[in-house]
Amino acid sequence: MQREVIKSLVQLESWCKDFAYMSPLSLDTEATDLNWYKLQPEGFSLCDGKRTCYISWKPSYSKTLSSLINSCSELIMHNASFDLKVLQKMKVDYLSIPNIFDTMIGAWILNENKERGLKDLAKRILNIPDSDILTYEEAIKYGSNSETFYNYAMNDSIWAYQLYEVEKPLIEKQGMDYLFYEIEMPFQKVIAEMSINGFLVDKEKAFKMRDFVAELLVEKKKQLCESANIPFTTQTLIDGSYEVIPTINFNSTPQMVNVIEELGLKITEMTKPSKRFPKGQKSVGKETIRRLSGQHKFIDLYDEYTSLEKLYTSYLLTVENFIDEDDRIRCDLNAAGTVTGRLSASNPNLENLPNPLKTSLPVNYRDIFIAPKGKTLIVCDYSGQELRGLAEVSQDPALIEAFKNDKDIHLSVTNSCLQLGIPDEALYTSHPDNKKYKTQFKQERDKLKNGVVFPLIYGKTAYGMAKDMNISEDLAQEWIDGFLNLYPKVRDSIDLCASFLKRSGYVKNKNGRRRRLNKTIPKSYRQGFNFLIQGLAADEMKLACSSCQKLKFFYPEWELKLLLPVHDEIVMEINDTYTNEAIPIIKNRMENCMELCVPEVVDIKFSKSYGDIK
DNA sequence: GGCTGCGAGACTCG
DNA sequence: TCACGAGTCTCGCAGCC
Repeated sequence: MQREVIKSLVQLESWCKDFAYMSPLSLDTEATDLNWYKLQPEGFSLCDGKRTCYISWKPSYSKTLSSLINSCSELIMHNASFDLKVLQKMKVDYLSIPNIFDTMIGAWILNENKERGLKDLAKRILNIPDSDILTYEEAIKYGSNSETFYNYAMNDSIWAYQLYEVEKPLIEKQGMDYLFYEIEMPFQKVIAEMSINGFLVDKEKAFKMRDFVAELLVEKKKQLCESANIPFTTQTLIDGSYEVIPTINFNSTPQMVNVIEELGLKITEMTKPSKRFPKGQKSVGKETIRRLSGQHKFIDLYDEYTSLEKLYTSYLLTVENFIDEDDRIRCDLNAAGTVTGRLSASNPNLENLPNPLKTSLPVNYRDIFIAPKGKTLIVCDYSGQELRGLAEVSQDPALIEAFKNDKDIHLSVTNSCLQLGIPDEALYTSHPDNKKYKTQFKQERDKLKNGVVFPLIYGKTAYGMAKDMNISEDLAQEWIDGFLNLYPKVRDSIDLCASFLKRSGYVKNKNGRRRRLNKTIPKSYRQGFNFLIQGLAADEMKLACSSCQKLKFFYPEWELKLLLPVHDEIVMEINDTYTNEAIPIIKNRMENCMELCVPEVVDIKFSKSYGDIK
């Protein structure tokens, strides 16, 4: 491979001139930081299969780089969502790059269970010896203008090119062209956009909330000590507030087991067996607390304490570290971090912000996420996405009919399992009596929805259901049968999935996404079936995001920004003036981005603050 | 004795 | 054996200097 280090525009132009028009080109960027707001481009390397070069970045190169990128047939990158945001800083219009090929995503969909870092793949797939593989940290030690660093950077683009040559035919052979080129590649631009945009935060509100909860926690600790006669000392802090220091640690499970048992309460719940505790150990988690609830004041206080402590330490205390100077939080969106095709988020994880509908916290943490002046937040949520996925996977006629005619499935299941005697026609939302029954049996409906329908999708057994719902195993089995008798094809599809897995060692969804599983482990069969639904939902979400991102071209006046995907929900920001115009258009795009045997329904809500959306 | 790494257990979300 | 997929925090033990 011919290597060159380019130090002038003339040199770069000459390299580009020798590039064969409409050939594949690999690119790897070097930058100072992972966070878009802080990163500064340092340089990039290119490889066309025969030659490679490294270019220290200068702003005057952006035009030449843009036209080179637009003249290649495919732009190969490893972790494209990162390179795209560096390109954006280099003033290259990353949204209009036509054909991208991400070798990290390629490796991921070809085997979701194996490592997919460039260095891992160089070793495993390209058989590059360990001694030739440097990390960024090792290479940068020699300085960004050293031969070692240049070679490090050029190696990366060479390896990406070589991985492309390996992966491209495999993707085709395994029937993953649609998944890769139509779902995954467009979505990498969405990830890039979201990590550029970030989510605006009301800093003052965040700090006020933090201090308020800190005070509540001090009080809670004091009450906990008093209710169980635990000695404590108090300490006055510089700002006049005070801290309660108990003689025991409320965050320690073994210590809490002691405290609870000394109160005369019995703990029967055990944790799962582990290396250190082959028989498991006594647990003070949700189950224990739920069972002991009401038996001692301490238990109820402790329940409130654990959730408040989580809110404080995981969210309120750390949020400050993640806010950039423009008051936006840019979390890491991991394009290949799951085995099912979903996205994952970290630093911070904005996908698991406490939901006011699910928790009974004294504050709504989501209130701190807001729209800037003149903009509105739009939150678009797939309604019943997983259940619709079940209809698609099972092709059950009754389930399909129910969705097509707006029949309340959860009420139907409740009606069947509990034999409520609601006439069939009243199960349709269009029927005048539907609302009446829904209100009358709300509790039962919720119970069956969360206790039977969703758990079944995850492969729950009668044993587990009985334990969780505090019912007999026979009754649990009766409810499971009640569901499966209503939708008999669901059972068939679970069996079909199992026999496919047994035969092939993997399962695959209709878009060609696969999950490879160990067919000798019983758990694999639950994971396999759940993957069909979760993986399909992930694909739909990706298609929806990409489709919405295209609206930016058609309606630039909307100033549409994609902020965050949360599994079945997309959060966007839009110019106030166009909110009402945009909603039906976005809804239509999301509902029709993937062909299914049942209609999708997307609920769209909007507000100035994320916390208002419930 | 202090530091670091890691498994376990708790919580958060869809 | 018994509910899928994620991330983060804290505790407490093991191993190292």
